[in-house]
Amino acid sequence: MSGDDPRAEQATDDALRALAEPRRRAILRLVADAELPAGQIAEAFDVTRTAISQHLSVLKNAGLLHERRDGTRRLYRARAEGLAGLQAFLDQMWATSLQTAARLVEAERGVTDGGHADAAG
Amino acid sequence: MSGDDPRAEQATDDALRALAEPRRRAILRLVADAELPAGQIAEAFDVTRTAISQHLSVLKNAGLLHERRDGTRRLYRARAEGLAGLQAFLDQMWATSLQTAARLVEAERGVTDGGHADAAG
DNA sequence: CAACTCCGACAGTTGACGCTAACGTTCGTC
DNA sequence: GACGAACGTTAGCGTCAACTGTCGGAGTTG
Repeated sequence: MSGDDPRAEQATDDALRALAEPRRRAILRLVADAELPAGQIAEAFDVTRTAISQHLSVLKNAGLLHERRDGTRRLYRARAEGLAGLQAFLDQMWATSLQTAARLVEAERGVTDGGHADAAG
Repeated sequence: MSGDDPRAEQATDDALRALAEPRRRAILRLVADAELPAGQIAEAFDVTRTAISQHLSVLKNAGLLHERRDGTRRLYRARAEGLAGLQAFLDQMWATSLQTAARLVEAERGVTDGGHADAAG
């Protein structure tokens, strides 16, 4: 896959930065179980509704939140699609890191045993 | 359920906050492919070695980096284990969000069609 | 021991982020 | 049309993190 896409990198950055805040993660967990209006979400925390509104904006801008209008209220729920890019990023990093670790361990063991390590640039 | 462990939450928070910075993600990608000394890592960016050193400290403190001494140099490589908690967190969120979305869609369709919703709540 | 290299630690500055308070907008009701 | 409710938006403030420059420690070399 084209892992050099700046679009995907930007999306991953947004999602990661949004998830880096504990409050936002809590909000996301809250709306992952059920659809809730902004007021009810705000009542679950000890901060003002404004702060929650901003957090909701960040999450929505990061593609992690889905908004639905219902009269004066706006219902929010988590958007699983927003986590796909992040999971792909983590998966790729995980695989590469494991491969590198195994390769380095083998190379070091080769050096320690006999010292015929190749491609030790 | 072991999902309420504050230890895991703290580890996830540290890893997430560390990965939220694009520079640190680039560093992690760099050392995911091969083991590199701090100087070589610093030369790959347009910032001072001090900044890179601090980034390395953050990554190491978050459990995402592995340090190995080699004379005056210190080789760094990515640590795949540090990403395990994060992947678990994302996986759980993903599953919950998908289930909730499907449930809500079914409920709404039931209301729209005829209104014989069987109280899936 | 002295000189050089590589690297981390400390203090200071600047930009970004989160929180609060006041206001504007949209929708529902009388 | 007027009033109230729910929510987002803007401006201001405080705080945290990233970046820079300088210094000190650890290790190799002569």
